[in-house]
Amino acid sequence: MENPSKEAKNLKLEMANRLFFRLYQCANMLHKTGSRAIEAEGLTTQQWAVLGALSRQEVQEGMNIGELARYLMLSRQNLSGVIGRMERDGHLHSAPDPNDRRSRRVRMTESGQTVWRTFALPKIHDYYSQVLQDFSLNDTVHALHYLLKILHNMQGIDQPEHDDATESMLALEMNTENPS
Amino acid sequence: MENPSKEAKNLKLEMANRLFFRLYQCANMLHKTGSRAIEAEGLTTQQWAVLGALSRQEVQEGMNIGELARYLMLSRQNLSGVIGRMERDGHLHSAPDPNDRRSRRVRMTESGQTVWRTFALPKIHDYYSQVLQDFSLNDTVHALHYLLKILHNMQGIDQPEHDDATESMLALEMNTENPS
DNA sequence: CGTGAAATGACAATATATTGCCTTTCAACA
DNA sequence: TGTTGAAAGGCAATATATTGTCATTTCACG
Repeated sequence: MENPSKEAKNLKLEMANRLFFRLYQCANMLHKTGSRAIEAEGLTTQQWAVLGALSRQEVQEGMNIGELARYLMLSRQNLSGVIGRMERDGHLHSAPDPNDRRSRRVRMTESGQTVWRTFALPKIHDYYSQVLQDFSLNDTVHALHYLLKILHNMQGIDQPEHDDATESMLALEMNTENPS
Repeated sequence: MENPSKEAKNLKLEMANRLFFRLYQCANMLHKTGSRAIEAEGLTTQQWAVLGALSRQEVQEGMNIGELARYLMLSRQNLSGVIGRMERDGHLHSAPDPNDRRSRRVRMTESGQTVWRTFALPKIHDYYSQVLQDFSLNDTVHALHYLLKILHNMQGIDQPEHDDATESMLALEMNTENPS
């Protein structure tokens, strides 16, 4: 206690503890309130993330499960179940990849695109507005920057080898959006 | 597009979209890397959160499931399962509340306290250091502030009536730690 | 003093999430 | 060319997480 550097270390630890506790609560609330925002469409936060990933212009030919798992930072085994339920509900369609017989390319159906664009997106934008109601554009950029830093360091723990495409994408975005 | 206010709104929406995507990824990585950090003790991120809640000085007489669920922002039904598994593993003990026969007070066992203090906490502190390796104290305080704001607004969506103890606790901490 | 609303936790059904193990396929090399 | 290691994804087991429903208990109020 009489050592100032030890006291500083304890303060840092105390703030780290608060930060992680709030991040944990945020994770719980994101899934709870996010799923509620689109429950009328029969979607969940996870399915929202999958539709958001597949609706991008860059992946019009679809994605396979491994790509999607890396993009969303989930396990392939998990995504497999989510995609199965979304195929069952008619939002997705998957077909064998002609170039690689191990792989299946997953893409949105017409119905899935309609649900996403017409019904889900407006509600998601309302949800954004509510949660970020008192955020200035600057606040949003700063908050995003901190999340990117946390994510970058968590990825370092997850996969000690860091020469991967996602990693460099993250580093790029971190530089682009550095608020300082 | 030619309307400048519409363009500003699109920019805000684009940044909100990135923020929520990264928050979603952070939630996934928190559970993945956090659980891995303490898997040697047979714990998960959720059990870590429960032990952290019960190890506080303020709740030495224990907590009931409803209190714990509100504190961690999870459903009672969910906590019920987690606590059952932790009782099975000998970390927790629950006994009927003599003051309220509906309720059970949950507290840590001796073994649970040993596992928490001796084995889990050092690894959790290492985990904090790794994830926040390039965060200054100021960075940590700012990031915490943004999470608290997001959490506050998500709580407003979750429970439109806001005269609750958790709510005011959150508001207090938000004022205390306002970085501006 | 009774009555009804609210709190508390149990049970069930469903959707995420993880690791571990397995088969199939591909790619690269001796 | 054949083997071998890595990548893709399925199956199983387990742990979270939600809502919905139910029985019991408490408490506030007439």
